[in-house]
Amino acid sequence: MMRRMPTDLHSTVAERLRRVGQRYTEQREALVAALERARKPLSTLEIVQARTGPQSSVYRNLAVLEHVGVVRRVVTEGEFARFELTEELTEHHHHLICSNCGKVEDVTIPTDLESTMDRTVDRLAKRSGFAKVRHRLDLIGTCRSCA
Amino acid sequence: MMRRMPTDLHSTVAERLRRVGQRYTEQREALVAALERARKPLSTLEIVQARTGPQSSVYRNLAVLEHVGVVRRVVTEGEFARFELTEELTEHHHHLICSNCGKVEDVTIPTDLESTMDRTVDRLAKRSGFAKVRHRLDLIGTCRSCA
DNA sequence: CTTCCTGCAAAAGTTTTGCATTAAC
DNA sequence: GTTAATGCAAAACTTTTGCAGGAAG
Repeated sequence: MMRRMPTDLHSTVAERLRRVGQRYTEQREALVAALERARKPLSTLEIVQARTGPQSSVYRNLAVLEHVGVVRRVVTEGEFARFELTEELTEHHHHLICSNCGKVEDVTIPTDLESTMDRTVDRLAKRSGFAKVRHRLDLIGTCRSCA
Repeated sequence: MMRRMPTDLHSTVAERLRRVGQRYTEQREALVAALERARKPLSTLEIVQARTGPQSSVYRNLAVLEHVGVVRRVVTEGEFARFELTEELTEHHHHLICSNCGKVEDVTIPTDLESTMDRTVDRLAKRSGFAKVRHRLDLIGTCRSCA
């Protein structure tokens, strides 16, 4: 269980891109930086508004970064796609989602619950013939301002 | 913890619609029946192809049924929205999702893990000022045919 | 006879693509 | 120089809406 220092992030991303013959340009760096700053999943609109380039480039760069395992697509409730840095580059975490306004917060849960989940997930996975199964736990409710 | 008999389903839906002055038409019944038969979340395309009416009516009916708590929007990975019957009308369950081909299966997990999760979720929810928090646990991996 | 539902077609909103240009290696 | 990234505009795709006609209560 390794935690990565923030300084490592950009060189890790650069390395991953280089490995598949792609470049870590300013736009892509801005995109990764925006996701890092946010500490929560961002919508494509929010990413574009973070001055990460024109819409079409943002979509293309998200696709590339998703492909090399740097960002992952997170879907909440309806509306448009959201993206975050993958857990290898941050930490394993979960989402607390307001079903009314769509607000998303990152949360972590106690390690003992995590291990119980992991064990159970492994067992279920074997039974169903699925491989490399990870879990995704989201908490969905009503936030204070929507209550 | 109540399990509802299949026979109840349509009258329950009818009742809920009636309560808000809406009708349980043939199209809506076909839609609910399609979701019941599927035993997994269906995409809007799949629902339309299940002869539940023209696209526009399907979307409208899904909105109505979502509004009265009969169906819920489930989002998996990218692509288009998927819908399923709400857990009040079926049973609490989780999804086993193939990250490669997008296939989704319903699964249930041991009750002791469920209760551990519920307790933890309640605690986290209180701490964050969220109310009425439920959990959503998905298992994401590679299915046998994509391995 | 009033309210709701349907169906078509058109509009709106999100994401992808073509292509010429620019930048990185 | 060769390959990849950018930026614009146009296209594609999912979802929503307007409106006239039909069905349900």
